[in-house]
Formats: sequence, structure tokens, C-alpha cells
Amino acid sequence: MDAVIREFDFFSANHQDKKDAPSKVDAGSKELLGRNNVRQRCKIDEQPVIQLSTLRVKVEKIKEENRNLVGMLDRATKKYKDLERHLRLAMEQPAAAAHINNYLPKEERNEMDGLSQPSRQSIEPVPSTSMLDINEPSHSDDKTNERVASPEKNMMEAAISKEMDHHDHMTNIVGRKRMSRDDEGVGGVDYTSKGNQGAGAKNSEDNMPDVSSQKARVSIRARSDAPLMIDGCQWRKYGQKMAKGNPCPRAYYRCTMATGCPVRKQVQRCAEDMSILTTTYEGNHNHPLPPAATFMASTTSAAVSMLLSGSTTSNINDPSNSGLFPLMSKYPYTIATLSTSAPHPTITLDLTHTPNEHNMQLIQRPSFVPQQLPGHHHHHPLYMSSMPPTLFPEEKGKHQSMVDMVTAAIATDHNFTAALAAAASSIMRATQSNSHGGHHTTSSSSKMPAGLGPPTHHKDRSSLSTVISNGRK
DNA sequence: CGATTTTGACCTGCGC
DNA sequence: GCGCAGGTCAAAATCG
Repeated sequence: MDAVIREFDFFSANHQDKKDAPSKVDAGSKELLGRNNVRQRCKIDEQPVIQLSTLRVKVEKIKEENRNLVGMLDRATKKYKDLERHLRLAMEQPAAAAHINNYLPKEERNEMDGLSQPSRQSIEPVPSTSMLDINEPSHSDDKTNERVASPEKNMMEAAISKEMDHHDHMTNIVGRKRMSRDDEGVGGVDYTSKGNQGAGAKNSEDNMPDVSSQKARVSIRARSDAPLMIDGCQWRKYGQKMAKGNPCPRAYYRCTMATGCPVRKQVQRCAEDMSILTTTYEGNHNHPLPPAATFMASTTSAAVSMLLSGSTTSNINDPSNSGLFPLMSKYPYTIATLSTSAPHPTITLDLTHTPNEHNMQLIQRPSFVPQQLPGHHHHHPLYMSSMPPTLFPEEKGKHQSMVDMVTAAIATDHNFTAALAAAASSIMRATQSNSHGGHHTTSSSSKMPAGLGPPTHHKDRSSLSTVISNGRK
């Protein structure tokens, strides 16, 4: 595959454009056959300076990447065929339409329910010519109408695009830069983050806005004096940067538990409180994680999924949701903040608050409920709590001891913190592909240097706070 | 010797 | 278009 060749694009066109770019390896240059048979200059020394181990790593990465691509293609093809089959059934017997609905992942089902329900009620035979003709131009600006007109088409597109989105996301992280360089003008799928965002933007036009398809992040703030935080995964540091406004450097890690795993995380210490370590996870593991963290993963995944879905009705105190929130049953008070700013909606689980802070926030919930911040425009009406709607002083007293205990436990329980961190690293998989049958990932152990800094700086245009709490014992 | 970390260069998006 | 900041790459250095 040309991906192999692409790896030798050590000196891409962009490099060439840099007239004054001093190169460490500017002795000699050779032309190598680049991606898509485009000849690209590749500067190398007369004697290659690349270490053998580096090459091996590259080769493994490429192999893994290709395996992922092939797998993705297989899955997409299979889904397409399945859908096509179900579609034929549906056309033959309308009752089978329900089957199609069942076939779709939960998220898509929900989406479809809202959109196709009306159409199903007034099910009109859709002209067969338009059903699968994705090239048919839309004659209406009203996308909803368009969907209503051909729900099956949208279902199929949704399923396919979902698969593609998943791959986009995976590839996005691993090969974002490379792809954006090499795929420019080549055509085909745009794997760049911009492309992804673009897809997201398109999505919002053509479909309902789908935050889950965005490149979400999960950030965990926890007090940790330990130089390393064990979260179950193996991480390899690939970069470190000084972030603006923070004396502590931000470190960048990628998961090395499996070759080609696209999960990355950032670690930074808080400038205001050096004892607070912020770990931000991004991406989906492409490998199973130790079962130990599955428990946490299911809870955090559910929480994040709920947050991202914008659910205003979900209540983790609802017994029917108890299965989704085992963690919250155990650790009742966690402050979660959702930043909906593009390009990365970020959920921050803050485990650093003291019991009193918790209580104050809970008591003053009316002002704690998501509120518009100055200059912030994206108001996301999320509010989730398992606590009673109000918590009055007497109730506060009733809960006080438990809150203190639990919060203290959270603050001091490194296992919890670690497990939560591990779980978070897998969240995106759950939120983005919980319908793919994707297994939960749970990270386990990692080496992580302390002394890394403050909360990840996001150029938030909006944010909101959400209490994820649970009054149950 | 393989794996990991360090670190300067580079790329890209965004705001002005 | 330019500069800034965040993020990534990759060769070299270091570690075990």
C-alpha cells in the first residue's frame, strides 16, 4: 500500500516551501516515490540517519494502520450489504422497517425516531429512484423534509457515514497531519481534523447536530502529588510544550498498548494549584483494555454520552439508569463541566472539589445550573443530577457526613482517580461508537510525570457546569 | 539493543 | 497575510 511509501515522506512539499527552514538532514536529497505515485522530495543523508528501531516502529505503525483500514472497509461493506438487504425487505413488507430501525445503533435509532417517525406514520411509498440515489440533488432547503421524504436513504447514509466517521476519527488522530499534507488535492476522504470538522459542519446541515461525532475529549482534574499516574494503559510521550499562561509544561502521550492505537492524552499541572493534575484523553482505543477499568468506563461513558447527547431528562438517580452509572452509585459527587466549544467538546470531571464546595454548589443549584458566561454563545441546555431537585440545609446535614466521606474518598482514592482516568481514555469510543458494538476500553497503568501543568487551555466560547451526583448510598 | 524520552522544528488553525 | 499558540513529528539521547 502506498501508506508504506508515504512513511518515507520525511521531507514533504511543505518542507520544501519553507525556504529558510533549516533542516537537520539537509546534506543530500533524494526523490522518493511518494503517496499516490507522486514524486516527492525526500531529503536524506548520503548515509541514512534513521535508526533501525525507528524504521521498525514505522513499519509496524503502517501495518496496523492498513489493518485498520481494511477492517473499516470490511465493516462498512458488511453494513452496507446488511442495510441493503433489510431495505429490500422493508420495501417488500413495511413491517420489516422496524427491523431496520432495530439494526441501527441506538444513537441513530434515536435520531431516526425523531425524524422518521412522522414519515412512518404517513408512510408514503418513496419513489425507488430516490431511495438510494445519493447523488440526487436536494431540491429543498428543508433538510428535515428531505429526510422525511426518504428515511431509508438517510438510515443507510447514516450507518455508512457513521462507520466512516468512526474511521475518520481514528485516522484523524494518527495521521491527521500526514494525511492533510499528503491527501491535499488528491481527492478521496478528507481525514484531516478540519475535514472532520467540516464533516461535522456538514452534518449539522444535512442531519441533526451530532456532538458525538465530533472529536470529543475527556479531561480529568485530580489532586495527585505522585509523579506518575497509573491508569492502566501504556503511554509513550511524544511531545512537550509550554502552554501559554502556565509555567508547567504540557506533555503529550499516545497509547502504546497496541500498535496504531490512536488514543492520546495530555497531562498538565494546574498553574494555580500545582497539586492538581489535569489529564485529557482523546480518541478511541483500538484494543481491549484490562477489565478492571470496565466498571469505571461504563459509568463515565454513560455520563459523557448523556452529557454529549444534551439530555435534559436523564437522571442518574433514576433507578432505571442505575445500571449505567455504577460509578456514581459508588462515588456520588463529581463535578463535570462540559465545554461545547469547537473543535473539541470537552468534558471535565473535576475531582478536586472539597465537600463544602460540593454542598455549596448543590445548594445554590439555581445559579449553578448552566449559565451563560460572558462572551459565550453556545448555550447547551444540559443539566444532569441525581440529587433531589433542591438540597436544603436540613438535607444538607443529612447528607453531610456521607458527602464528606465520599468526597474525601474521591480525593484520596488514587485507585478511583486512576480508574476514572483509565475509563475516560476510552470514553470517546463509547460515545462515538457505542453502537458499533465497540467494547469499552479501560486504561490501566501508565507512567506519567508529575510536574505537568494546569487545566488544558481550551478556547472555550461556551461552557457549562453540570453536577453529576447521586444521593444514593 | 529495543523502548522511551527529549527537544527543536514544523504544521495548522485561528484571530487580528 | 501575518503572527501566535497548540499540537505533532522525528532524530538524537537516554534508559533499562
